Amino acid sequence: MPPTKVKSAEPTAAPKRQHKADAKAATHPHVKPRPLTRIQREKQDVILEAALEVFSVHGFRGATIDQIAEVAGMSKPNLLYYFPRKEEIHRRLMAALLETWLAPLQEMDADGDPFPEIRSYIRRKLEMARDFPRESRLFANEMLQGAPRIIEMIEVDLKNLVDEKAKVMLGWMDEGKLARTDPYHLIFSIWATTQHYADFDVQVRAVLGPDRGGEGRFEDAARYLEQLFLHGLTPRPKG
Amino acid sequence: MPPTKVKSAEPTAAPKRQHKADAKAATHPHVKPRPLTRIQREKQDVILEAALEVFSVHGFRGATIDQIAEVAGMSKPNLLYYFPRKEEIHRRLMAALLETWLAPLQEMDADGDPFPEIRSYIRRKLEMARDFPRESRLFANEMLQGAPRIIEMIEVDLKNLVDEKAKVMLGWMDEGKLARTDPYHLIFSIWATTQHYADFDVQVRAVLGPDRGGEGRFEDAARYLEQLFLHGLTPRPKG
DNA sequence: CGGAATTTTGACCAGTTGGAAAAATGTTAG
DNA sequence: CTAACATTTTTCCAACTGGTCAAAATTCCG
Repeated sequence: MPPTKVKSAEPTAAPKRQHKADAKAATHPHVKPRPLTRIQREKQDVILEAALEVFSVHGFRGATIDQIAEVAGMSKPNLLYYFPRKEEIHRRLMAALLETWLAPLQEMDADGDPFPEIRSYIRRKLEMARDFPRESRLFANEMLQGAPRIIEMIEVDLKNLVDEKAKVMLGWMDEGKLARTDPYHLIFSIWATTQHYADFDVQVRAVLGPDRGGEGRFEDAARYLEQLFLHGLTPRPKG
Repeated sequence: MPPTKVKSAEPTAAPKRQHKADAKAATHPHVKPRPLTRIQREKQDVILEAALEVFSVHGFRGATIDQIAEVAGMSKPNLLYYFPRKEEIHRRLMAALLETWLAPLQEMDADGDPFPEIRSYIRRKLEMARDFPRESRLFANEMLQGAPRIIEMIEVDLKNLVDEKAKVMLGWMDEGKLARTDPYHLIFSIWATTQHYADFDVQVRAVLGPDRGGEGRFEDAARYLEQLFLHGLTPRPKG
């Protein structure tokens, strides 16, 4: 299993109730907060890791601080010393997640050829589903709830990125290198098919059964998806 | 908006604290429970509808009886008169959901030709995503949590159905009517791409923007998916 | 109508939840 | 070492949670 993954992004609000100078500083936007101590960084990471575990399964409302604290191996008040409230933990997770989430699509290169580009985009997304299923589920959970906590990021950052890449694809279509179709729905279908292996993992495993449900399923999925996106399901004379 | 959808399946445990004869009957498996009154049927439906609304957004743990009762327009104790506990409501929803869920795949006809069959399967699933997004999200929520409450149904009923249809597809492939590929992942990709429009609706709408995010998105999706599953993304000489 | 059965309400309860306060215990720079 | 700071624990709280119970209100049916 890969390391914690969701890294600490953001300037990070310092722990509450620091000494008076800092408390004052908090009200004074020009003073930069004292840098985090080693313990602060470590503990925050432990907490975020635990929170990822819990939020990704139960969603925001369904997760409890107690639960997260237990997974993190500390007491609830101790956890609340590092993150003054539940929302704060979730916010941090989502902010880090979004970055991770956009990265693979960002890498799609307008100067490359469509099929290698799309193929490796699919591979990267599939690898993320395999290596970071909890992140995928956290994201899915937020979506199911109507994305109340990240809707602006979706509407701005994500939309801009997709708009940009859609244009790239339209360019490829104009050059005759890619079938003329709807680039937005094309991107949706890549998201859907790849994230499915993280979000619906139980189902995938149950349906494939014990023999085919092992780690090999990701390779099978990769092969299948490559064929789907390349040629669809129309039989072709082999050669 | 379509009608309540998730219909009342299952023999339905009668309300608690009925008169003594019935209370006795409950312990005596041979006596059939008194049939439901009109009010019981109506109120149960109202409750299930409200529960669908709430569970589909917040998941099992995140949803509260109070919340459901409020949406249902009744007091919590009143609701608990019809469903003695939270799990009971959820169980009923899931049981009805599973039936609805399997239906479209069941309709896939081994004697038909693959492309019409697959095409109309995709259409039906897409229509379900459009008309019953809450059911889709309820299902997705359960999956994200590891399907604790329906895992056996997935492992038995769903698996059997998929196994059966996978064989049908293999038959088509043997006849050369369908590209030789993995039928299980093929089915997964249909589920993923269609349900995406219900489960990730916010994202889809946000990315498409106000102009393209209207109801027309389902038609666009249908067109795109048809092309994807038929020919993939390889450009073809038009004719 | 009138009595029996059903439905609804209001008061209540024990356990959980997110969080605050402060005391107790480290840790570290001078 | 010790004062200043950082961390942890203990105690506590009000709001919320799932659920009970008896009494009141309503509906049903002969």
